[in-house]
Amino acid sequence: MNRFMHIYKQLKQMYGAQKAWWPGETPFHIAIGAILTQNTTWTSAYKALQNLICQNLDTPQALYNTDIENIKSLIKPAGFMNQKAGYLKNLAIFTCEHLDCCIRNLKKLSHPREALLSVKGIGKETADSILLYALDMPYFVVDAYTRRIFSRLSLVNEKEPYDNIAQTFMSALPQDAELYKEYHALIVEHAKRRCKKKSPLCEGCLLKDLCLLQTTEDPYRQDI
DNA sequence: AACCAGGAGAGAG
DNA sequence: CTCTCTCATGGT
Repeated sequence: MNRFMHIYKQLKQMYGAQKAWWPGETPFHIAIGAILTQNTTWTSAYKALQNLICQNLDTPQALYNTDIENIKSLIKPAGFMNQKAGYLKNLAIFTCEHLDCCIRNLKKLSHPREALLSVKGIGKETADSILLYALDMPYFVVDAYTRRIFSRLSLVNEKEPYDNIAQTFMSALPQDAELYKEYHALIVEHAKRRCKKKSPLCEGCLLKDLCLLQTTEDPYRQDI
């Protein structure tokens, strides 16, 4: 078993299954959430998402037709309302005009990731989040936590490009969307339970990270 | 009371 | 391609 798979099992043992971790009842909710949560906490993004749902602005058509100022006022709790309102509009326009108003149709495209990245406001992490959590496609999501934790373990370089890190994970793991979902959720859970100090050399935190490498099974096994 | 959070785009060099 | 700046709100 390689290190990436081993760490996954350690995380799961420590924190348990995270199942249905990404909020949203429809694939489009999940896509909206992916934009709203950019550089903010989930609690803030969730309030904004709920506001949209309450006003029935949770479908591509509805967002397409509503005034952008209306969107701004509803998503205010998520921050960056001026740009995120535009991003949501772009997502709605793209979905209506290229996907027949259904985000699921992304699956039928030959290059779904490139298509998403062509939408202004959707970068790599957001695109992968949508592909993975809304469409169940095996794209690994790399966020700031992933970068920090795995660079502390010397398994990736802190300043490595996004796609390199994602590819490292995907090469080491089976191409399984459910596995990728759990893994990302567990990384976030692990990160949330660290101390507030930003120092990357905090002893307690480093120790916690190193727990991920240790084996709780047969201590003499050689294949990890 | 400063500082940053699960980011992304634009502009500069 | 790699920096740096900006965008806004809520929590410590």
